[in-house]
Amino acid sequence: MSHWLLKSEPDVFSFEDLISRPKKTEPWNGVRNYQVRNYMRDEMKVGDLGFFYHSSCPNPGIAGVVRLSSEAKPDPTQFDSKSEYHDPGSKKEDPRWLLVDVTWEATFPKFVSLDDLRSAPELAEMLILRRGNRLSITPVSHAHFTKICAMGGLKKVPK
DNA sequence: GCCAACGTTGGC
DNA sequence: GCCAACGTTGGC
Repeated sequence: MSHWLLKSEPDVFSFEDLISRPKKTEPWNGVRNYQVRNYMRDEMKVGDLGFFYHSSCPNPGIAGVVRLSSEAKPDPTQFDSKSEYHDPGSKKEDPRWLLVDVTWEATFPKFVSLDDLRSAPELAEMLILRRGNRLSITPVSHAHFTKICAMGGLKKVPK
């Protein structure tokens, strides 16, 4: 099983928004980056775990854990001319952009802030902490996943 | 295929 | 609002 970190701007869609959704599940639409699209297509599997990261906000950091609940499938917003994610160059018979469904798994008793991540020496290699990293989904090692779950106050690491 | 211009991301 | 980083676009 692989582990992931998924960024979302809480003004647009927050961890609390996910919890309030039916079945605590949301289609992760709007990815318009080829590298992230390829992660979804080639590497992300049903049952994989991920962190829900709040970005571009006063207190960036990780709010909790999610689980991937679908395989990659076409993102319908690419065909919706009213959507900000509309891509007129994508064809129905050959969709350019994919999404996966994401389901709430666990809420961290203690929010793990970006400062917390930066201050943990064993997390120094995390992609999210590298300058200029702008991918909205990044892989997370099993060791980092376990460490961050502990920092978040989870008694049991989801698996 | 190169690369300058442009747009977006995201922390501060 | 600033700005560094970097992906994308488009002229050639």
